[in-house]
Amino acid sequence: MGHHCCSQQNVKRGLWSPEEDERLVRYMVSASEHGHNCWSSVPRLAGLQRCGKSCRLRWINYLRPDVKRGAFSEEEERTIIDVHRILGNRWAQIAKHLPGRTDNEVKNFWNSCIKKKLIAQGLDPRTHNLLPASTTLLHGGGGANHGSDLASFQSNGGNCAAAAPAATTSFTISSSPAKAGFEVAPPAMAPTSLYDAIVVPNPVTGMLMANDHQHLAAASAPLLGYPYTDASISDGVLLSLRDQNAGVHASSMDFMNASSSSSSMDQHVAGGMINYNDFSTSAAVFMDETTTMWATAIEPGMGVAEMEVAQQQQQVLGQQEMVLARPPTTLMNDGATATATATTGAALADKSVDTVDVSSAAYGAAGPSTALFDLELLDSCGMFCGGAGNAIDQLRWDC
DNA sequence: AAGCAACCCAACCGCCGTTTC
DNA sequence: TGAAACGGCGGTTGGGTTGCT
Repeated sequence: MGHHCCSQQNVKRGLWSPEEDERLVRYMVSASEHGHNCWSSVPRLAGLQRCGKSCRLRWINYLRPDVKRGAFSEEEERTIIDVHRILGNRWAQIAKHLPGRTDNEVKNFWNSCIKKKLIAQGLDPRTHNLLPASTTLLHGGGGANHGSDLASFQSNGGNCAAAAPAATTSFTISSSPAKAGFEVAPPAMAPTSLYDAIVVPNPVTGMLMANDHQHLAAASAPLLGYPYTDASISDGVLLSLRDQNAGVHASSMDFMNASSSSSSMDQHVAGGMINYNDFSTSAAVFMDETTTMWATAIEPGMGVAEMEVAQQQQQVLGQQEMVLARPPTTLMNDGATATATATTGAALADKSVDTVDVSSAAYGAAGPSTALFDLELLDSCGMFCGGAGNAIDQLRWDC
């Protein structure tokens, strides 16, 4: 069914003249005082030879006083990429996370700029996965760099910075625009995995947690995204690491809200694999989903004593090994640095260790505002967060 | 300076879901 | 209850601009 107004013969099309803009603005300003009820009546009331739909579009995309013009900032670009990874081409939803930007503007920016950057970096702009050619390139041969350039590019807001080859097995996620960088270096003995990271909004609160949870999300989201069926009823943010080589989840961790008092053993089904996570107050737990073995337990702000507790927990759970590459520093508070270490099943197999270092120290006050996720976004995540569905429904019910 | 191609982005088109009658 | 009207959205188009030869 078409629009009634669009079938009119005497409507003008094409670019708007300054006079038309003025008429529409004048009408909309007066209508905002008295209230305007339907767009189809706007052309007649405003004295325009346009269809109502065209007026609406012109107002929303251009004439609205709160429309933000000008080039997109790196922060905005990062947000677009992050949210697009989760939502896909839902431009209106993405635009809601960019105050003053319209869906049309975001869409155009994506098509004209971001898309090309991703393709240039060997990423499929639709899925954010590595393109086949890039996968071959990155994984071909034992000395593949595991996409470090690619990840650096992503986490650096599109400014590709060469990732320095390192002899260690650590990779770093930095959410600081100034410090942005992401390094992946293969283990010395054998290549293990290229990890994908997914940050899932808290299923209970419907948004990424304030402060460093958001920073963490912003920092880790550029690592890319896959539909991931895992969710925790906790106050934290779930970060999943996915082994791209094996095509399975390698490990997952949940950064807990430090003030949370919840403690539970949750069972999750992730991509057909059962994933048990111990979401205790004091520990964020890595779970090797390939071997269904505990890998390590790190917690925001965990001290030596807490680490010992975590180790005991692991022992209780019959786990094999816990490797701490360095003492974790404080986490989840403003200006904090998060450090976590994971020993994956693959790493265990070849006696190598992967270290995850999440830093948000220099993120600054500008970060959080754009990283808030609303219920609709959460709902979108719920499409692949099986466990989150009930929580979303409950939230809606509560609202 | 002219011609051409690539790019950008405002606007249009068509579809879908919701509301109204 | 069903059709019409409407708002909203994502995909696409085409005119203007810019850069290159």
